[in-house]
Parts: sequence; structure tokens; C-alpha cells
Amino acid sequence: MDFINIEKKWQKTWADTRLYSFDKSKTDKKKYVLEMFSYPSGAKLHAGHWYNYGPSDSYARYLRMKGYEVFQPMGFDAFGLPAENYAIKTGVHPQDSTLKNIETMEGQLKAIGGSFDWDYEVVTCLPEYYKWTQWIFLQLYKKGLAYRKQAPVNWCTDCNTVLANEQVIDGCCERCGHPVIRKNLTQWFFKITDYAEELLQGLDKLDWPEKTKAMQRHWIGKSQGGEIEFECATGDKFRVFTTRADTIFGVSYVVLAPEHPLVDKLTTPEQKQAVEDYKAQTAKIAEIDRLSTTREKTGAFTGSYCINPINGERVPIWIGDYVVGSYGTGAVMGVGAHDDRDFAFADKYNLKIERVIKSADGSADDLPYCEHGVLVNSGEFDGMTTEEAIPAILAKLEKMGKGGVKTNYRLRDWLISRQRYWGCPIPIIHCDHCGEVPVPEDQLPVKLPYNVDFTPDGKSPLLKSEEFMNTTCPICGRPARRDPDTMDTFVCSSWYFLRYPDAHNDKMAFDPEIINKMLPVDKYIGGAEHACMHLLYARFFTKALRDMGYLNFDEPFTSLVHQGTILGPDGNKMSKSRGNVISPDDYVKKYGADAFRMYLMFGFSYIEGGPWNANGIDSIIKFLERVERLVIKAKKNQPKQELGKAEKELNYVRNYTIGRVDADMQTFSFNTAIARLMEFVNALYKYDSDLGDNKNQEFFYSCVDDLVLLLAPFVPHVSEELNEMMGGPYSVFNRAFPTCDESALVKDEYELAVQINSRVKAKIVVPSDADAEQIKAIALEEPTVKALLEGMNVVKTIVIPKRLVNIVVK
RNA sequence: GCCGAAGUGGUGGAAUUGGCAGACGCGCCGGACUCAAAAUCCGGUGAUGGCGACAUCGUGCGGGUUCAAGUCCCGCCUUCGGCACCA
Repeated sequence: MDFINIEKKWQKTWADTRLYSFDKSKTDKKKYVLEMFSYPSGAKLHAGHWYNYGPSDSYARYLRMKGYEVFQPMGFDAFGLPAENYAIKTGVHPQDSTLKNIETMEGQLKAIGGSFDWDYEVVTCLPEYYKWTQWIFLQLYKKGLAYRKQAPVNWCTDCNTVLANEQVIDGCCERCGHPVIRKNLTQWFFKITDYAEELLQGLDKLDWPEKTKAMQRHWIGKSQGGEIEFECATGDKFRVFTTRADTIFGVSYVVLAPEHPLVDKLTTPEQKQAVEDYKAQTAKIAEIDRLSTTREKTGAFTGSYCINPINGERVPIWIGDYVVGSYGTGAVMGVGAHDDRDFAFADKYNLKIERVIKSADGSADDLPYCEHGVLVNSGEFDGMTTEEAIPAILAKLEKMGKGGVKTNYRLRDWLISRQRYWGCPIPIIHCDHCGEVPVPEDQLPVKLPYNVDFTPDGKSPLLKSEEFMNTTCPICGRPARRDPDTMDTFVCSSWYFLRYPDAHNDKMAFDPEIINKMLPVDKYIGGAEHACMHLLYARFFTKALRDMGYLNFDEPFTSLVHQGTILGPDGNKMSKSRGNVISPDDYVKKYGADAFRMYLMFGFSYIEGGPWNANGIDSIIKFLERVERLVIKAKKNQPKQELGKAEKELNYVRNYTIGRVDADMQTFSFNTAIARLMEFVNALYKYDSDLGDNKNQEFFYSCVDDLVLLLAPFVPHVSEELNEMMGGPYSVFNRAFPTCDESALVKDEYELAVQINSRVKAKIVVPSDADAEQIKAIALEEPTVKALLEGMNVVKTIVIPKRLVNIVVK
């Protein structure tokens, strides 16, 4: 079979006949199948792209043949750091390299044989798209969901530039090797934390991998506890957050984060030097390097004291970088006896450690004791359990006006400012008189200028473009400056699935009437690496836009599947530096896109992936040629004949195959679906060689016809060709997927195993309608069984119809 | 450290959710066709012992529940992902 030319032939026919064009009048039967769009960094698709797009395209084709109107669009996540870095290295402008890469990748995606409707293509770096990214920014801003505040960035003092986390290697700049420090800049945030609770609750209803949902739950990190207010001698007050209010009588100190706003005020003159030194020291350590539990706890005494509201005790106020400024209140109470970290800190600085919880059975004496237990040395609360004491103590504090129940989330607001060129400009103008002014919507898009010096030299690249920066204030008309930052690319990808169904609308981001019919996405397919970022941001955008009235659904992706990763032959992630990258091109050139796709679907479990090996890719060719020979043998328009015994057996296999392939497609179990197809082919060969010229030609033809239809999603070009060879109508993808005839699966009799003491000793054939008693009788009469039971005492007999009989003897 | 997933022949991977472990392939062995080879077709293939029918063992390790465990429970080991001082 000439796979290469067959592919060209059908790709042209499909394009000429606009076969994959989505019919908007049929949204009642729509299925929105979406693969995560790709980043056009390299010029070529790699094996991972194939593994994502090939099998999921087969799934889309299967749905189409099941009678759905499938919407399967494709686009590119085109802004981002790699293109900019590439530009810095080579001088090729990011826009030029990106658009060129996109063109190449479009061609390759067509070569895979993907059934994408390119009329709906979306490219995030084009003004007609990012205009609406900016529009969404403005809606969030209006709603109070976009705001500015100071936040640290990774700053290389040598390059004078901001670095992304992945550009910081072991605390040093990846480019020059100089140490990286944290520096505060005023930056834009999206207030995703407003949606923390709904983002958490919504997970329960989603058909997503449990693992991914667990990761999001953990990322959101809901924690129920309480806040407790401590008052200082100066009259200043601050609160701590704790989940263990029951340990409050054991507080022997409190710790503020070094960046806590009260630190300077509370520091006494004698302690000023020590505190300043400590703050300088922690500023040197980038946040990502604040490495966890293994790092020794450090801190400094402020010289001030505060009052424990529950017992009036005077406790010292410390600062320490083991307290995270951005979580809770940025302050914790120190209970050395009942927290591992507090214990280490108290031990190091000789702070009091007093037990206030003992184990319920009094067994555990060691400190720190971090389990729940019973209160001691806790005044009126003595004898209560942890579970009783927490609400009781918080209730009392609330009555005193000194705290109460509080829920915290680990989730932080989303920092979207990037001090980079190749991204979507932020549509805000800074005016000396009017302050922060949103760009009026009729002035969108704020275009990213082409001629910009993006070499890293300490300034945001856009800041150096006078043409871009200088504008007039929309309110007062005086000269003003634009915001020089661009948005995180995750902003662009947080709404692209909303744009696809209405991709060319130049009046709005999307028409609510259209997307309310087209969304949510029915099946979303992509890598597990997006579990927390992209998938969470997209959910946030959907909910925020819903609350603004732009759409009417709660979740963007009803059902989600992660494909596994194809690793290099050595079992490691493919990477250029390891030299273990498998290029699909050579295989595609040799075997064709269909065979390569089918091999990927057969040789791996789709969800799991695994190390690449080419063993067996030849067998796919062999298999397809076996199918072709059947097609050649199948004769159309033969007279109808009664089905004999051999035909009934084959018909059983045919319908069993249909049922199993149907079920396997729905669970993305492509490898087993193909295994069933191979079995069907084996059965067809057996039938053909057994009966030769005496076979039922009409029946044989219909079986082979079903085979071609079943095969179509897996090998689209080949099946289209085979369908044509058989005289079937164009296109095979306009034909219906075969349906399973349940009556063909009903057998008169079936075989089951007979066990004696759980070991298979014989096989029996029983009528299909036999009940347990009859099956038991047949089993006991079976000669081998009968002989083995001679002189044995049958204790009991278990009969599982359709499975086995187990006779227990002594 | 915490959370999650996985561990099955020489090999990629199956197993209707507690019911005949190893489907379907690859590889290997044998046979048919052929002067021969390739291609193709058919058969065999977990391990050990036995000429043999058969027996024993076998799903990371050790226990347990059950007539029956790859699957459930308890305790470990290893690998891979995620989180990482979140009070």
C-alpha cells in the first residue's frame, strides 16, 4: 500500500470538500473536543505533539461517526518567554520566528491527518485576539478583580533584569551566574482568591482525573482554624492564625514574618541592629530557595512584648523567616511543646517550652507532641479534648473581641505582570493627575510595537519605546505614560476555549448566545503538567465572566483526560541535552502518518505513556496490509444467504468487537480497542481459510465493511482509501459507526471452568439458560471431576454463572 | 517530610472491578509454501520437575481476610509525579 500518496490524496479531498467544517445549525448535537493548543517554540512537532493530537483526533472522529457534530478547533499559544530568549540569542524578532513556526506547525498538524476546522483558528499574539485579552483585563479591573501591589521579583544585579523562576538556577542567574536577589516592584494581580471556595467546591462535580483534582485541592489549600489577637505594650495589635487554638496556654513567644508591617515599629533601639541584619540576610534568599524543613530555623528578637489574651501572660515578639508573610496574618504564635517547627525555634533560642496537651491515654511523654489530645495546664479548659477545646477557646476569644473562627487558603492572588516584551500589553495608562486610568474599550487593542529594543539591560523593553509609552490621559487629556509590563501568557490561554466558537467576532470577545450553546468543552485533552496553573486559571476566568453576565455556565471543562508522556528510549524525559529525542519525521516518512499514529495508540497505554521503543511499529504495517487483503477479497453486491454455524461464530466476534471498541474509545483505552480489531481480523482470516470459495460472500463483505468503519478513527487516510476500494460512499467519516447487535452475542451454550479447591480441573459446556443447580449438576457429572471427587467429602459448591464452578472438598 | 500514582513473562502491555493471570502485539521456536530466500499462512511459547498425562510455584517484599486475591486489609521496599516551614 502506498501510504504516503494515499495520505496526500485524501488530505486534498478533505480540504476540497471542507469535510471537517463545523455546522453551526447543529449545536444541539455538538461535541466540543479540545486539545490544549501548543506553544510554537521549536519549528517542528515532536513525538509528544503526535501523542497528544493523534489519538485525541481519533476520539473526535469516533464521535463524529457516532452522529455528533464535532467541534475540534486548533490554535497557538503564541506569546511567551522562549521566543523572546531566542530573539535575544539570534536577533530574529519574536514575531517573525513565531509566525514562521506557526506556519510550519499548521502544515504538520494537517499532515497528521487531524480533523480540525481551521476556520476557527486562534493565535494569541495577533491583535485581533489580544485585543480581547485586554478587554477581559478591563472587565476584571472594573469588577475589582485586577489590582496592583508590591511584590518581589527575581532580580539579577549584574544583568539588571527580572528573571522568571525557571531562569534562576541554584539561586543564580542562568545567563551570567551572578546571585539573584529579591526586589519589590509594583505589579498587577488577579484576585483569584475571591473564588477560592467555589474553585474548591466545583471540583466535586467534574469528571476529571482524581489526581488532578487532588492537586488543585491541595493548591487551594483550605485550612480551618482561628485568629487570635495579641496586644503589645505600645498599644499596637496584631493577629495570628492557628489551627491549634487548643494549645494557646502553651504560647511562650510569637513570631512575625520579617516583612510584617509592625516589625519596624516594635523593634526597640537595642535590638535595631540585630533585626536589620536579619532582614537584610533574608532578603538575599530568593523565595524559591527558602528550602523547607531541612533548613535551620532562624530569627531575631524585636525587644518588644505582647499579651496572650487567654491568660494575660507577657510573651516576647520575634521575627523569623519560617513565617510566611503572604499566608494567614503573617504572624504565628509559638508553642514549642506542640509543633515541630516551634520546638526547633524555641530550643535554639532558649524559649520556654511548656506542655499543655497530653495524649488521651497518657502514653506519649516526648515533646514536641503534635497529635490531638487532652488539655492540661489550661485553666478552665483542662480535661477537654482538642476537638472540644478549639471551638470553646475561639468562642471565648470572640466574646472578648480578641479573635474567632477563621478559614484560610493557601491559594495566592495571581501575579500577571511580566517585565518582558513578547506578551500582551496591559491596557492601563498612568497619569500624574488622574492616576491609574483604564484604556477606553474603543481604543483597544493597545498594540505591541514591533520596533523595540528587547535586549536585557535593566529596563522593561517597552519602557524604552517612547512611541509606545507616551500617550494622553483619556480623562484629562494631558500627556501620560502607558503601563510598561506585559501579561503572563497564562492570561492568554485562560479564555481561548471561549474564543474558538466565535473566533472572528470583531465586535466582542465572544457572543454569549453562541458560547452558551457551545460550552462547556465536552472533552479536554492535554498534559498533566497544567493541573494547577492553566486549569485553575481557566476555571477562575469562567466563573468571573459568569458573574459579570457574559456567560451562563460554571465550569469550562466538563471532562478532562491527561495523555501520558512518551519518554526517550532511556526512560528519561526527552531533551536535546540528553540526546534522547525521537523525531517523528523519520517514522512518518517511512511508515506514513496513519501507521505512526496507530502505533502510538497501540504500543502504549494512552493515559500512562512510557519509554519510546520502535519494536512493533512494523507490525502495524503488517496489520494494515492484512486488512487490505481482506478488502480485496470482499465482493460487493452478492446475493443474501442464510447464516450457517461458521457465520454465526464470526458474527459473534464482529459484534463483540463493535461493542468493545465502542466502550474502549469512550475511556481512551485505544490499545485494547486495537487489540480487539486484530482479533476480528484474525477471525476473518480463519473464516476465509476454513471456507474458501464456499464462504457467504454477502456476509463476508458486510463484516469487512464494518472492519473498515471500525478502523476509520485510527487510520483515517487508509480507511478512506479502503472504503473507496470497497465501493463505499465518500466519506467514510460521514458513515455511521457500526452498532452492536446484542442478539448476535447470545450463545446457545458456553464454556466455564470447574475448580476443585480453587484449582481448575476441567471445562464444561452448559446451556446459556442453565441455572445454578443445573450447572452444578453438569459439573459434578463431568468425568474428570467425578473421578477426582471419588471418596471425597464435598463441603460446598460455589456456582458463578458465566464464570466458574468451585467445588470445595475435604 | 506530606499527598498522589505505579511495580505483572525475554519485551510493550491486557485482565468485564474479588472469579480460569499473561488478551493483543513484539521477540523466539517449529511447520507449510519455495530450488532457495524474502513475503505470506498455520501452530507453539511464564518458571521448575517429568518421556508423559500431570504436579508444584508464579503479578515488588512480608503477613492477613476469602471457597476464590494482580484486584480487598495491615506492615514494608522501590520508582515516578506533585507540594514543600502554610502555623
